[in-house]
Amino acid sequence: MITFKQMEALFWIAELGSFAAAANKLNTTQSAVSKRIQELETGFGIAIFDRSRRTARLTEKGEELLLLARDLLERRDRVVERVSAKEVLARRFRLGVTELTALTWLPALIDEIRAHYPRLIVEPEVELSSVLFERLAEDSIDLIVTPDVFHDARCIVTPLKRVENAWMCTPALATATLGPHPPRRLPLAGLSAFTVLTQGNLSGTGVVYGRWFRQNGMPTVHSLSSNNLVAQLGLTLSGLGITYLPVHTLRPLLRRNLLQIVETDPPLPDIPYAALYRAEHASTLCADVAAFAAQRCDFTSPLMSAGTQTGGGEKPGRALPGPARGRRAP
Amino acid sequence: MITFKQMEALFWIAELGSFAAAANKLNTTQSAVSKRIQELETGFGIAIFDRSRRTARLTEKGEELLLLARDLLERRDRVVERVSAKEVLARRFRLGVTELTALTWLPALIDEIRAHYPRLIVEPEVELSSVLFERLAEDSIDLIVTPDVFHDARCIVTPLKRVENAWMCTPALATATLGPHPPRRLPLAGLSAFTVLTQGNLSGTGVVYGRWFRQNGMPTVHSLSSNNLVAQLGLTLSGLGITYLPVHTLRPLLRRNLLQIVETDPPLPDIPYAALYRAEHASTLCADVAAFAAQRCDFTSPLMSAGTQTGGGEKPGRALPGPARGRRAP
DNA sequence: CATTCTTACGTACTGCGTAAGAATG
DNA sequence: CATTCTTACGCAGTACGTAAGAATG
Repeated sequence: MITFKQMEALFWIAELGSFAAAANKLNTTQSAVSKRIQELETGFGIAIFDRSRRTARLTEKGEELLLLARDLLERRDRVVERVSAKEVLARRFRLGVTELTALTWLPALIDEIRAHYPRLIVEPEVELSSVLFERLAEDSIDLIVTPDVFHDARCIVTPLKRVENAWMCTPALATATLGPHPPRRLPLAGLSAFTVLTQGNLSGTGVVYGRWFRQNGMPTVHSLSSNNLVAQLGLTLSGLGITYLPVHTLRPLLRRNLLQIVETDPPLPDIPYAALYRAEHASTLCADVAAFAAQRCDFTSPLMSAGTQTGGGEKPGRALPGPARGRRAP
Repeated sequence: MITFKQMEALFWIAELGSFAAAANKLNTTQSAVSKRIQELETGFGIAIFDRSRRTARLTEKGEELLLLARDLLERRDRVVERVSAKEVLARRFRLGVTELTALTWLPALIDEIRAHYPRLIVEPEVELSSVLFERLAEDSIDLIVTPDVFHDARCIVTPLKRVENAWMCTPALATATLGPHPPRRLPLAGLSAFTVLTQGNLSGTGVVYGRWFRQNGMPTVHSLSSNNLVAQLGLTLSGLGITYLPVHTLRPLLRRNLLQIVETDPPLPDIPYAALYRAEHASTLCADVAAFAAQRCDFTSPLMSAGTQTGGGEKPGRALPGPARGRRAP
């Protein structure tokens, strides 16, 4: 009597505000959607929508049913996910990462995921940590990999590697600023001799280090703030100033003397990375991906070896939302 | 992709042990059931049944899915019940009562239910309280009306009227046993002069009074025990002994001097009745029926007015499990 | 060899799409 | 009058039933 299709129709009408939009979303026609709702209404003997106006407005009973339908659909999805063989689990998986991950081991992670879940459509998104956290909180993303800055109790946190950062600039700038006989370890205050490039407090690393700077009495220096790691790197390579950058990732550039490390006293603390997903999803899928992340996490970058071209981190083409399942017009 | 029909197939196969039985239950053919399962299996990419033997055995994944399917079906039912207009809510409602209720206000209760839920198929069952409790605990009955003897925390208890009982026997027996000038109030011990008919401890009233007898030092007297109220009444009317019987119900027989009350000191306590249903069902339906019960509860009996014919309490014919919905062979 | 599930095949019916209709702002 | 939902109607594809096949105990 009652079917998932009917509930999906209800859900998407409520979500998108019109029968037409829902029909489009469900790859079917307004007519079909209308009838699914009518089936529900006659089946339950209630009015779900108030048709006195042109716009679709839920009745009170309709609102109640919507909540229940949403729950039922959600549970169905969870059942599908829990019980599906990995080889056939076809769904979107929205994976959020920060730039550093995008530049380094994101391809490896996606490979790993696709090896285990070949039908999964992985949609990576590169954003600042703060944005990723928001997206996770509002449930518009499934799993994120970011610096482990905030802890939300409703998240399951899988610790990954720690990222070792160091202050870096061009050798020329170092010599020009510190002279030919620089101290073995520069006190933090000594950094004020440089133009310091930092990351804003929208970035997890920026937040951690901003806090640390304050705790360690680092003076607020003449600094530029950027939210883009690649831009930051480019500015640094051009000799504009000094920045904290991930050591392992930039090892090739250090080797080729395009950059050099300026050791400080105290040295920068490491940034712990973690994979996070919402606890209430409690899905094997998320847990598995987190495990893959723990396994493949590696902030060394093959990209860097090829020269100063650091234009990685491009998003793969977003997969289409599945072939039309209905009998759509050709 | 995944449908309720498929899950129902799975559920009933597990429940009944074979594809054929499930098909029968679902008003369809083995073939159809088999295919519904196959759809699930290919859809999920898993094996649900182990076909190496002839008998249908669930695989591990199958067991997991069964649990999830059961939950989903249960939730669907709850949605249907919650949101359905009362006029269209068609389901079975198994109502358990004791004999006393069956003899008195059960018809009034059923009328009330049917007035509010015209499509509901009410299936009354008359059993001893202990059986009713069991049935409620094992969830094979929806709501029971019994003496309020046991309290299970998982039940929602709606108190109803209290039943006033008194010791009764034929006037002839009273005179023969107590003489022409009986005491106004017979001490409990005085009952040992009679053959005492009691109800066994499978009956709620029997349990309450058994307890009370022990507390009030009533001697274990020469007694007969019966679990059938009508039989008890018949034996009493034939002058065999003395019994506790509901005063209001038997008022007509008392008026016509077929029975008389033997007042005791102390008098029998009242028996509180209650409607009980499982808390986890939390259904409007059960709550409504309990409210109807509270409203219509009335232990006076129109049956008794017609003479000694007390052959009420017959179960109405059990309704058929709905007309075939599928396309069954004619 | 009886029972239980699967497979094959033709069919019936549900539910879909097209297109026209009604109602609203 | 454009937009939004409903209705009518014919069609298509799914899912069903029959009946035969395979496998098990």
